[in-house]
Amino acid sequence: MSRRDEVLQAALDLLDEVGLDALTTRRLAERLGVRPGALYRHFDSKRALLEAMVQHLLTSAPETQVAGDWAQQVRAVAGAGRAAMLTRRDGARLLVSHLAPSEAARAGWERFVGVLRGAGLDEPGALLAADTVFSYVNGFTIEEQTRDGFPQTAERRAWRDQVFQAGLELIVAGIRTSLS
Amino acid sequence: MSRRDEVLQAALDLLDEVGLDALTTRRLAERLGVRPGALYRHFDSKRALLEAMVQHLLTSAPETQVAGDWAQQVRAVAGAGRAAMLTRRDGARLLVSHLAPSEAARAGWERFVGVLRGAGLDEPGALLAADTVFSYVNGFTIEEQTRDGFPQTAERRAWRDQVFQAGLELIVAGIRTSLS
DNA sequence: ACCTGAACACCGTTCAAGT
DNA sequence: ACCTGAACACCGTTCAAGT
Repeated sequence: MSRRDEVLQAALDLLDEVGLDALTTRRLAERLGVRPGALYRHFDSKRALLEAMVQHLLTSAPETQVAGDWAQQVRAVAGAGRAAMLTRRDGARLLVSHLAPSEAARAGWERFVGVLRGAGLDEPGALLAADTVFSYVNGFTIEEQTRDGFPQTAERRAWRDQVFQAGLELIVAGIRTSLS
Repeated sequence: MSRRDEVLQAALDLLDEVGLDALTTRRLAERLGVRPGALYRHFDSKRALLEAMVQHLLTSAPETQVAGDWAQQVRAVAGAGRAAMLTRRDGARLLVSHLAPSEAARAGWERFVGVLRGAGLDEPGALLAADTVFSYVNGFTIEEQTRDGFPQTAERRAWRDQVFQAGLELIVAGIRTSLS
């Protein structure tokens, strides 16, 4: 494990402990037993650190299932996105504000749009459906993490998962009607 | 106009100029020709200022139309929410992070849920539909304001309005299917 | 009522110098 | 390769004192 990865790991741990607003370079340095300036050998800026944290969040997520019909794949992609955000405190906010355009992100998006095209939607329709699901997942999870504490209780999490899935079914049903 | 309102107005102007992340009490003080400490006569904290800004955003929005069937009212409420956020730079982020629970907000929510109940949804169904629309509107607009500049061009805004409405129709269609 | 002056405990970042 | 020491230009907030 490179020193860079150790810094990254400490930053992720610190995020869970204090939240995004209190995640400062100076606190991170203190946790590493090092002066603040030393961090800049490993990351060009705090922004670069945050982008690496987002990358870690997305990369360490389990592979999305590619099985099932389009509706099942929509559920899988949406659920995986939500799960990734929920692995860390303020994960949703972190993601929307510091997601750097990347090849992996673009490829995942293309694949998702492709699934919807395969279901019978035309290109604009598939883009719209993907965009709507994306907005819903982000909006739902940001709201949730802003109001709830961290970590959520298991009961709270289970309940929110149910609400999330039910809301997603509304959108899936809407997409289905636009297929005919 | 009280001095408090003048400070609030200056803060709203500054938000449009520099964005939420660069909105500091010190910059605000400088714009008012005053020392930073002077602000604390009018607002207890920066957080209180931000909450007052949110309140202003919501209050100064035009009254939502209460005419039409439930689908038209959903469109009106969602459109008004989006419009309110778009009146200021980073309005969506400001709203989700600094919306203090208020009587007015609760009443608006109740009214919205009431409309959906009137359409024939049961209580859990109406709550779910309202929650889904809310998540979508917030998610869509946060994403938009994070990526686009400020102000948007008129063309960009018109295009995003179209996409927004089309995505909302997906959700409306989904709600409709759950009515039977 | 409103503001100044001055301070306090913080930020992110740079850079020469050390090991 | 990694870190220190020291600095720079910032933050939010408090409070006695002035008008």
